[in-house]
Amino acid sequence: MRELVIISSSSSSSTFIPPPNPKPPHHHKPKPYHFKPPPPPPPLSSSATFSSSKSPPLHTNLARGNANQPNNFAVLASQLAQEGRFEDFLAIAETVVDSGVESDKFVNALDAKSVSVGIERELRERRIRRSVAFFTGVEKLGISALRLFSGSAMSVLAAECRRIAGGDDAEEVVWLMEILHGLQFPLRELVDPMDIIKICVEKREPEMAVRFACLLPQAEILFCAIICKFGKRNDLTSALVAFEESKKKLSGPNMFAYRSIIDACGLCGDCLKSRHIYEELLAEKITPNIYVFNSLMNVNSQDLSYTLDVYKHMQNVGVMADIASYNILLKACCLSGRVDLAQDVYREVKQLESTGALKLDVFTYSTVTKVFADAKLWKMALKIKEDMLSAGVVPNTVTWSSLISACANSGLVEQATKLFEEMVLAGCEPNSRCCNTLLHACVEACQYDRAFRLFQSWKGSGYQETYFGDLDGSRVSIMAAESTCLDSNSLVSSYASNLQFSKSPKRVNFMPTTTTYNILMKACGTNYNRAKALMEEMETAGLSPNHISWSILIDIYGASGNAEGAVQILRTMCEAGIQPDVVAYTTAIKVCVENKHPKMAFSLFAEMKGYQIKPNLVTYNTLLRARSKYGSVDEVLQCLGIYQDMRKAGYKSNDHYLKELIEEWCEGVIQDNNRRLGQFISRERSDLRRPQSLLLEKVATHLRKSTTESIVVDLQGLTKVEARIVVLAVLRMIKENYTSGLRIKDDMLIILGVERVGQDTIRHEVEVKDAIIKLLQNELGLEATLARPRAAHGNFTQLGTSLYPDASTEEILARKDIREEIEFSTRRPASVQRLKVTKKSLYEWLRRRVGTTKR
DNA sequence: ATAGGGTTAG
Repeated sequence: MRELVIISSSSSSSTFIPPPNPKPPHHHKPKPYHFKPPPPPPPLSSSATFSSSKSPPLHTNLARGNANQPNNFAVLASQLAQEGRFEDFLAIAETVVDSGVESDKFVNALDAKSVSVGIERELRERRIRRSVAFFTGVEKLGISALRLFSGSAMSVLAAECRRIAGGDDAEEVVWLMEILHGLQFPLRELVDPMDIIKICVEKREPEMAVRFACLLPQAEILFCAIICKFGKRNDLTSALVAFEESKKKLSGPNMFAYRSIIDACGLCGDCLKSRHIYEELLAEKITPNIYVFNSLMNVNSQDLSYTLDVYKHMQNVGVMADIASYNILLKACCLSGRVDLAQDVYREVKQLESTGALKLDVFTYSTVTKVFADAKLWKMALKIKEDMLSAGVVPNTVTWSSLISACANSGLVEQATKLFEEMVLAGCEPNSRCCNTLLHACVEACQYDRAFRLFQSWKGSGYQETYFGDLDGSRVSIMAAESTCLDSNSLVSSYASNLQFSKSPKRVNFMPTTTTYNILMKACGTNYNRAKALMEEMETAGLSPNHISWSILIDIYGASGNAEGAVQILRTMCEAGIQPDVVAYTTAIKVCVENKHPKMAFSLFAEMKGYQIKPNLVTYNTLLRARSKYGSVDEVLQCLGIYQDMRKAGYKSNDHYLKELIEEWCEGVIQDNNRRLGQFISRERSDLRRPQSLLLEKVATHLRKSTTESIVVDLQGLTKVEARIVVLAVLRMIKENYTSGLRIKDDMLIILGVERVGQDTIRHEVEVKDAIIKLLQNELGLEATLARPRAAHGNFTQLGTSLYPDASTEEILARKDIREEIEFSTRRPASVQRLKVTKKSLYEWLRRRVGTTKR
């Protein structure tokens, strides 16, 4: 026994080596303990330790006749463990077990209490690795480690697990959990599984999270929780990894997991990914369940047609839509502003309700109310309220908010106030959002003072809530009197004071949020100092201004005519650590445009593109308004550039501002004449809905070409007004070039169209021809001659020479635009209508114009 | 572990 002590003390420190640190630097992968628990330290299980020692091996002691006393060995081993000498404990245990003589007796005689004391000390002194090595060593000998744990040791282990779980090393935690699981420790008693998962999510370790989940019986549910948590953390990449990992662990498709990952796609704003996952299911011939369908529709509700397609497919495969499906369809209608469709869905769902197939719920009514609120159909919204009440569905705060919002959007403060009162009387407590909606109603109706008074009264009541009981009577009556003065006919303003009178004070849920302050900032009108003060107040209230706050402030500066100040706020915003977004830039651009700083507007636009901030339709339209007065050709070209950029970005514009700009710019060539283009436009209504991109492209092409080349203006396919614009644009170009010293090379040719006998288009083409001749001759005094129509048969050079009598065949064929023109014409046996304006005539016109402007 | 509400830019 003494010898043993000596042996162990000499070998303990050198042979009992904890497993290597499983904590590699985070960037270093693969990690040594990624998949396997560390191997138990080899010296422990090796008898070499003992054979190399000075004392006789333990088994000789056993052989000497002590073997018939396994209890003694058990007592001894237990004592050693209690002292923390695990190596010696294991040495004895190993020898006994190896000898095979009555090892069961030995094991049974081990004293869990004593062993636990030793383990507890190890754990308390944070020697978790040493303890783990002990557990594994014990287990290797066929002794259940769990058996050696007393209740108190278990609770110390649990505390230690919780401590590690409270740390920040996901890998270490999962490693430990896997070992304990392998040793059949009850993990759920040691830790809260969600705590471990939270760490893995925090550390963005999806594989770790899944590995851990696999240790627990409810793994499938935990997989979903993991996917959802990553989704909520806006980490779709990790959510997808967790999803794929969990698929590997499962035998069949898990609809919960599919729904979770689809929801995660929605949370992370990647609805295309959700579609891929859905397609993956379809490809594997798996029919999704109603939850998967609903989630998919919900995530894609921004895209009404896709949502409807999914809905149809769902019906085709025989999955019954539930009320949630219809609510999502309504949401999709709401987002796309399709009131008509929403009404259809509403009717259908009511029909289904009458047959008992389903029941409309508070979501249905709230969503339909929102549809009407957004469309400013407040009466319809109120009608939904009646429907709801008669169906016995109780409106909740959200429903009331939508109703108030319906009135707010229509600028009906009184109506909104009434609804608010009704809500309070119905026992529905307004929350901050609901209060914000009412404040918004005041702002929409420009009742700014009212908004501020409401805010003050609510804020007051909110702060009083903790010490209602201490208020003395006089104070209460003063406050009540103040409230009634504010709005004598309104319950709203006295809402707070009513609460103060009641014996048990109700909780006032109004806590101003950033949105509250944003709305109030809007209520500052053009008073930017007040808005700025509100923003400071917001910060002292512990709230932080967001993008919207800054955008509103920029807008207020602009509204007060202070464009420089507005741009300065944009800079301050950056300094405050908020990167301006599209809206902030667009607001600043708007301010510049409205305050006649087009150059600044364009430079802000360039700046935002430099920061990779994608302009949206509003940005483009705002910017295109910048040049409302015709300027230089460069400015028009700049606008055309914006326009083309816009189309490249996939926006279909109505081209309104640009067309206006070009018209104005073009009309500049005849500004002395008392003609008004407006008259022309109003006369031509039929083509108003036609996309004008053809016109704009043509103008752009001509403006980029030099007028020193031969000028051929193709008016085919254009309306009367468009043809006029193109011709004027070319003339304006010629004029600007002439002013800067460039000469005209050739006569100008205008292709009117290809005459096709017996077609309806003729009348229109004649109209264009007449309008252009009138423009050239009457308005501009140019000499325009109608070239005799020529047959355009398959002979290239024939048409070419007809367009360019002086040019050689090679010259004609070298020009792509002419080649295309010829090819186009050759397809039809028709004659080309052309107008010619001679070089001479153009020069006369130019001198006349220049002379006029000089006067 | 699903579905609904308020604020910003034309």
